[in-house]
Amino acid sequence: MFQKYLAYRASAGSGKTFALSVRYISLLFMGVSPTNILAVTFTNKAVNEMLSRIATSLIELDNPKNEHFLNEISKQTSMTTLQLLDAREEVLKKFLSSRNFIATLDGFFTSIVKSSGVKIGLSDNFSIKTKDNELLKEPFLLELHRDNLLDVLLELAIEIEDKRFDKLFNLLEYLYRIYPLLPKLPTIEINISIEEIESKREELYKALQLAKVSNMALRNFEPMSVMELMQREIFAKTSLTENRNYKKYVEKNPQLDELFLELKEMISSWILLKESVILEKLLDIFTHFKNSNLKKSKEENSLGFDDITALGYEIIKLVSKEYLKFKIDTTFEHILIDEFQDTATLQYLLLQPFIDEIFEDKEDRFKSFFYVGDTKQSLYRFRGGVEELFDVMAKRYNITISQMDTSYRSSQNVVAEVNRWFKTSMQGYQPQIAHRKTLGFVEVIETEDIISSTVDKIEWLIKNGTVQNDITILVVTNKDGLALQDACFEQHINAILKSSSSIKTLPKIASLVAMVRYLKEAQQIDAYNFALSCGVENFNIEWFNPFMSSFEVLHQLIKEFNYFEGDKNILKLLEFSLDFNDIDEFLKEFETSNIAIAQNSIHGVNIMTIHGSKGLEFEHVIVMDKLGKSNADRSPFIFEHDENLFIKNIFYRMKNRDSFDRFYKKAIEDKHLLSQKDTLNLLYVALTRASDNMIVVKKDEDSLFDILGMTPSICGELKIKSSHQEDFGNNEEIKQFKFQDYGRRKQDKTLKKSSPEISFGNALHHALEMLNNFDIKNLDKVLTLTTQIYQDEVGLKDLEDIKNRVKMLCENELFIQLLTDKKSIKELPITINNEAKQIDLILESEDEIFVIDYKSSLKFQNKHKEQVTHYVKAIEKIIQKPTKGFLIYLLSDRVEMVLV
DNA sequence: TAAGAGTCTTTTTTT
DNA sequence: AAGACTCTTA
Repeated sequence: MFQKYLAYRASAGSGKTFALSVRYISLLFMGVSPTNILAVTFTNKAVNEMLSRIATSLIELDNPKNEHFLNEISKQTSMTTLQLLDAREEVLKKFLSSRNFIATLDGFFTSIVKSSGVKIGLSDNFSIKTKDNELLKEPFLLELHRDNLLDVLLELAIEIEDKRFDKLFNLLEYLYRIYPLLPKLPTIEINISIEEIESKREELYKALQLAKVSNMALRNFEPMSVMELMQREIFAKTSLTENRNYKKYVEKNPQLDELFLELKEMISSWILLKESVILEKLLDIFTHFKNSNLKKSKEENSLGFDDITALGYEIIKLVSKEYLKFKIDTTFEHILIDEFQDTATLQYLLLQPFIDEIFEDKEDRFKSFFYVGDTKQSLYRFRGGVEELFDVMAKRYNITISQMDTSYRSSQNVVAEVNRWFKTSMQGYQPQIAHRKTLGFVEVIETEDIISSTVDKIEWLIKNGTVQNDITILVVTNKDGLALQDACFEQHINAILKSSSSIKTLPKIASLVAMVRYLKEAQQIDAYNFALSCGVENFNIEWFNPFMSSFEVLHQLIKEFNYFEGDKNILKLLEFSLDFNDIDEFLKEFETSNIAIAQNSIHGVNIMTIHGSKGLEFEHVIVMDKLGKSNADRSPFIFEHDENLFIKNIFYRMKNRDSFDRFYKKAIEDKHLLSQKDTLNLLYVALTRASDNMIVVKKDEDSLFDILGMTPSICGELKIKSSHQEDFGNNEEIKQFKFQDYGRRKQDKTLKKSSPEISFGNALHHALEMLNNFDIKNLDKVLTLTTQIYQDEVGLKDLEDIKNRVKMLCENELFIQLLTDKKSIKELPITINNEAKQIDLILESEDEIFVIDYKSSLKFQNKHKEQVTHYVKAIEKIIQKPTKGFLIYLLSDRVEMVLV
């Protein structure tokens, strides 16, 4: 029995992804085409997981370990397991050959922007990049200048009493993220001048002087700007008598308090006036900000994440639903949303028309809607995620939310401890029920030095027989992870840091690039000083000249600094520098680059941030307290939302404004409560990752875990499953399929100017990939496309050569024979031994499979054979059909096919 | 001398 | 913004 409208509020490890996959596959079995199902989630990781889960589950549906899965689908579809197994082949085929809409929210919105056909001035192969704000400033100023609006900017700068353009720019950026949600600004009628405040202040000052108050008491009301004046702590008081420095004088002379309260009232008005002026002026120039943003995007043919959402929203408002449906060439009759608690209001609004369509249900077609999430695991408020949407959605569409509170992940003790900690500290916490019989082990230790205690605990786990790769240490920040990794290395423990930060954050890299900049900008003294501060003494820079390539300069610097050249991150920097000859270009591109930190090995304990661990589980988990302080929230606006989560009220943040404005104070307090909720959510995610054993390393003071009332404890006994053998990564590990995002393949933006042979090979592969059914009628069209992409790298003569080789293949009798009666899959991405590979062509018939790899030269034949053998083994294991491998050599004069 | 008042310092998460 | 630290006053 299939429930059409369903929502799950699912606790950690309760089988959210399972439920989602079951639902998706059930729909497939019920005859729904993948094209009509929209399945969105939050991270790329989750998308890949879903895709691979669906594919492998379908492939291995008859495997006894999928029995539960099969039964569940049987329940949903009201089909018997036999019927399901019979239909399996057909369903899998349809799934693999259709366009699917399993995507991240951002990915889905990107495709809307791309396919909407609304002319935004970008070609549709635009890239998505984190924007460099520095580069946005100039176009914005030019835009303002063109319309003679620079004086508004000046007025604003005066109004916010900060002459830095950055501050102002930041306000606009902030508005950009939420502007569609803004209310119409109320007009206020307040009349107050600085002079009035000034004279009232003077009056109070003189009166206090006469009353002979202390110097410190007098100093609060000395001549100063209103902005400075409002920041005096004294205004937090509702009467001067609440401050002992004034108390006895005010009691003698109550007029002092009257003056104080009048002054406070005047400042309150002044704040409201200032706020309204600032917001009004900001909105005056906001359109120009938006336009300059778009202009810059056009120039670079790339959009930022904020641009995607903003443009998506405008497009959806602009075009009709019918038109959009026509453009994306499908109707979504079924929608599944994962991790809904992290959805931002704007994203929700973008989805709304699609969801509305399902509930309209005019033709009484089979339509369904499903969403899951866990408000306890909402971590992305800082990025606009609003967990409250979970209930808003249920209310709007009248969906009953079901709870899923059984943990299929964690051992008894882990579940029990988590329940104990959160029952009292999290509002409305539903205790989880442990499904597994394993007892498990939970320990909380308190320590002054969390790093060395964590390392001790890692050593202890290893000594007790734990496989290193099964240990994961969760940290709060990427920086904490780096520090822990260093400490592990010192104790000769191999640690794999899964960092989301760029190599920019590494001191060695940062120092190298800083030095390049000093040298290029001819700041020799700074260069010398900087080298000294890096601990480099005999430093020689006479070799430098500004016409050297960035690679040469870096290479020389690495020698001078005595940095190890085998450092993978330094290699990455060198590799990056190869793309630019000009030093300035290198420096500029490095600013906006986002080069991931290299993973030093595949063997060792894992370190990752709590955010990065979301949705994952690990056998043994150590949760490490945060090293430094938590960051304060510094957003320039505070919002109040209405019940539909539109913005009801907007406050401009001013230091100490809460002393004057109780509405503002309330808003700040609410915000504070929310951020406490966020901390709890973060801890909940961290403490629910372990399947078996968990150790919490807690600071003895100012700990993140304090809000849980956590104290040192031991629960259960550490038992390591003996069946595990230490594996050194030699074992061939085959991961499941990884499918591509739907739609156009992402262009590799780091496309390098590679050697002519490689370019030739790439162009040849590209032509073969594009060629539908190996039909040479289309060859010319395909080649035109190939020419466009590879025009800089492959000459005309080569293209003629490629055409010839492809033609020979298509006419090759053996090849034609091979193709007949087989289903083909091109360019299938697959992960073997943690490396991403692509299989050129897979041919599948009833009872066997051929894996085919194209080569353009007979060089390295042995290596080719070895590679294809790996592919064959992998595919055989996944699809469980006899598999053979072919190497097809597309030579200039003939085609050679080699059976591996 | 205790405590209030003021100043200084430090401070993430990622599509 | 919050905590550590320092100065000032009743």
